[in-house]
Amino acid sequence: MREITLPESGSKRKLFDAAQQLFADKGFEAVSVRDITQLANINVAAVNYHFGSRDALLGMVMMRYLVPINEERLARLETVERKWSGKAVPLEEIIDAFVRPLATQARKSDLSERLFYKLAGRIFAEQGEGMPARIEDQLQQIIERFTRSFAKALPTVAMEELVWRIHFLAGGMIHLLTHQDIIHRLSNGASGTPTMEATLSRFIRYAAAGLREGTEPAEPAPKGPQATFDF
Amino acid sequence: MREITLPESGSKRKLFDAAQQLFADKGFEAVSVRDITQLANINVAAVNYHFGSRDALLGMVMMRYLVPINEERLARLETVERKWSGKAVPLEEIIDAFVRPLATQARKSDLSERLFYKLAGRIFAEQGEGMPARIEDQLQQIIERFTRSFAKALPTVAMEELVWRIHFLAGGMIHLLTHQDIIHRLSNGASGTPTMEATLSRFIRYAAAGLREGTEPAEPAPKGPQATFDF
DNA sequence: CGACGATTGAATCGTGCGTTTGACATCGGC
DNA sequence: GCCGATGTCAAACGCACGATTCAATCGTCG
Repeated sequence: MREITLPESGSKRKLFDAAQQLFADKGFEAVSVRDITQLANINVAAVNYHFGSRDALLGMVMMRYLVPINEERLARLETVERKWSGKAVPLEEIIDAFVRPLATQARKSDLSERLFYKLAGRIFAEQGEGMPARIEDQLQQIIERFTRSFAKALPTVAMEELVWRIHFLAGGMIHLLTHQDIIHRLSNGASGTPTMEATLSRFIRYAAAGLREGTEPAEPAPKGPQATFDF
Repeated sequence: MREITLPESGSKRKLFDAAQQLFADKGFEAVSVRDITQLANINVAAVNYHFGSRDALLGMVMMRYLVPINEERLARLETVERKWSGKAVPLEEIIDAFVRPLATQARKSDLSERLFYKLAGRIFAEQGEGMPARIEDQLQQIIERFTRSFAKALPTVAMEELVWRIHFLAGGMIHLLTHQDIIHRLSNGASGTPTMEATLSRFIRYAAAGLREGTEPAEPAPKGPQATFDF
């Protein structure tokens, strides 16, 4: 797991700060080296001097945020699993370990919360579309680890079903990160302006219910139209 | 609602076909006019001659798929609401009206199913990031209409809560569309290779449970960690 | 001070982009 | 048989991009 170290000041740091800000705001493709150097008030050549290439800088920005988020996810997951030592971990706590690090890392970062979430969302959203290998490795590792934990918590859900449900969960989280601001406009403000903490709690509850669907003996069988389920 | 008409053959049609294929496969930003004309084996100038600009062609491709999907969504929603005439519509049927048109329109389109879903996913995913106004209008209209219907079906869920849950639902659907192929690699094949119909049914069930969370009197109260819910 | 590696700066490279131009072909209607 | 409308084509335009060059400057240590 590559360490990302940065000087506390100097033009390299200024470039990195400008880059992460712009990447978060406009998207990875939409930001040019000249945009970055202009915002940082530094000569164009500096990006290639300090980082080697635009792509290397981009990869560095991604790892800078992806790594701590994923480390905290794994740490939290191990904490709750240890807490329930062998017994089935409540779904909500697994999902919490998956999404809560977004909020805690956002507070730690030097980006504004809004930009941090956008940046994180973009990183997760663009998985598999020509991303560097080490970015994809990060995600693969996390998915595997959490899938194992979910499988233990939901022993009656078929693996194939579970994989898809985790996929739906991830999609909801990514959409939440990337489109947090848009939902306001689209809902005419009916979404309110909750903190991310509150929204994550909503999300955990929603996703837990979806993952758990069909495993509660008390629950009446829902009837979808042409929906045929295989368990 | 703008009509999108195309000749059945000729270079204009060839360009459009090449464009939609490439946009679906590589993404809207990653495809150049030269890529399109090269695939269609037609001179570069033809794009601007027939469509006015690259952006106009892009908008045409988007509307071409967005409009029929949304029309079918609204038609299906009205059908189920009429069927239940005033009574509460089962959640699953509303969600079905929202997602099922993707599969039916995919079958009608001249794109391969895989590319159709990718294209649709990209259109929905990039909402609000500098999209043309008439694309955003399309989505706003759909969201409003379905939110009203969901609100009737879930009278005990607070509006603010509901808006977020619909947001989570949309995110899951978009992720499903855009990353359908990636999930295979990430899950080491544990996802199987179900048809989109089957996956949509899974999704409906997952999303319905999430939307309904907290409204089933039989359901035991879930306990999340620092999760504080406001109802 | 002087030397030397690290850093900066202006200018420039080659490339690919969306778009435009103007010459040329095709063809139905008077 | 000519005309204008409709397409097609090679070529070029102006621009922005990532990257590179090379001289100038800085900071530090002998």
